[in-house]
Amino acid sequence: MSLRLYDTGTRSVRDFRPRKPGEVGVYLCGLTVQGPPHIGHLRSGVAYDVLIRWLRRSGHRVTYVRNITDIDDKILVRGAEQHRPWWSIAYENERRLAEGYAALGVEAPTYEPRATGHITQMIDLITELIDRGHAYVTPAGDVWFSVSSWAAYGELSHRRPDDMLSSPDTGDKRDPRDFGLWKAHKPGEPADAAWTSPWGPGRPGWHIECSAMARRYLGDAFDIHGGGTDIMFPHHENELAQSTAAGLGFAEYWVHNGMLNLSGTKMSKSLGNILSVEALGEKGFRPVDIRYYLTTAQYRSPLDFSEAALGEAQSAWDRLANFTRRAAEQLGQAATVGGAFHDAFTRAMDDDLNTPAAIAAVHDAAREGNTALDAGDDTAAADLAAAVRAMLDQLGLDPLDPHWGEPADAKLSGVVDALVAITLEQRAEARARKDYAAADRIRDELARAGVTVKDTPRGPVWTVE
RNA sequence: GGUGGGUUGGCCGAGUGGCGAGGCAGCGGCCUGCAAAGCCGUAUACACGGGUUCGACUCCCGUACCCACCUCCA
Repeated sequence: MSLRLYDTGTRSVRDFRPRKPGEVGVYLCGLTVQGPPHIGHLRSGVAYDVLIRWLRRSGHRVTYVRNITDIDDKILVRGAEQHRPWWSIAYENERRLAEGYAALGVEAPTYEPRATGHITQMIDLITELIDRGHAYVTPAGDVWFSVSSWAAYGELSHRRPDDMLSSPDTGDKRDPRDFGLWKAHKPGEPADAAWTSPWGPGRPGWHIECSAMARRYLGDAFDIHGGGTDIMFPHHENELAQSTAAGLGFAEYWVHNGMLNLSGTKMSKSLGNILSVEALGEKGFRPVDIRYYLTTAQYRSPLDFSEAALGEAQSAWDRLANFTRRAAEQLGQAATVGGAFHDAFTRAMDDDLNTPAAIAAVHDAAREGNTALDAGDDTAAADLAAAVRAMLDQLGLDPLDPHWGEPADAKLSGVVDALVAITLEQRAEARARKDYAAADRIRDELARAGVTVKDTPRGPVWTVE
């Protein structure tokens, strides 16, 4: 068994075979940093994080590139609106995006190139397209990709050129469907938003950025290209056309993640229906709750966000976390994360990253583990706890990972440990003489201080809220 | 209008031509001084109408509704 992936290029699930055995190149269209990220953007980050982790687990060396588009019309508009440099807006939002990824445990890519750092590579690629007759320069200094020059145009999105009306770019182009590769600097635009080129000062179009950056870091051909379904057309279609028209092999597999919807429609800034990690945090949802929630749906499915659904995810993850903590307490030591995956988990992950089924396998293991703990079967419980931790860790959801814990002050927690221990001794004495009123009073007072006490067959355990 | 995807029980969300994933919530039990946690059991389902089949939620046709893209967008 090995990974099978749904490939948009062929509209089918295919066995994943890297071009070079053991090595995988992945390019993901990151964000245009025109505004702060919302959890829809982060869904994409988590989905590909799960893919990358699984590829690595499966023994591949992965080069993972996720770009930042830090120059575009909207960023320039924001800069003008806020009377500040356009690039400061890009930087600010890039930083907030990084914080969002980090909060959800999304690992850093191998390379995270900014578009503005790769103008040279873009100019090179545009020059090749002009030389090959697939692009042309207008007197205004714009460069356009000639859609009619490339017969395969539309192969990815399955659109026939006749059905396409026009690209949004306006200007002196020969065919309304042609899209911009290079946009000449216009009066009124910031001077530092233009770069010199053979066609005069200007800036790149969105699509050429990704083609150039993918080539720079992954070579002329690579394995997987990812992004949201919303940018399959025109963005990915245009990337594919440019790169292949320039003679590059480009991507073998196209992976598209589904949208995160809110109130039935796509979460997007222009609709005002966006939610951030911070906003959800104010409502009591932890980052791990969000990551778990995003993982409970298969990455291609549209996912309808609701606080109720997120709350259910929170409860479900707590159940798994309870088991791993309980096992650690009862067995005297935390299970390692080196446990073996259960077959159902591996099969689910190999099946186009069926994370809901994979999580179901984890829940099954947790139930067995709880049963083993109840039965006092420490050997079985330890194995199951190790397996649960390992599988959750694979998904970036290990409950005992310090990443998800409260930042603890070691000195202070030592004091708390001692104080709670003394208090619980008093409660145990009260229980021993069947003075339950006193025992409950102690428990209530601890609860008010944020310490939850639970009695187990092996004595009380406590957690801090 | 074009191109894709979807419609599963109170909720979220997998999946398969014939044994009702998993979770959340509910109900009943076990355990516990109580509580919590845990375990066991349990009801409610595959949008609608046809067709194929011994048998369809699963395949085919049609209808309705929803979503995405066709404008910047993960």
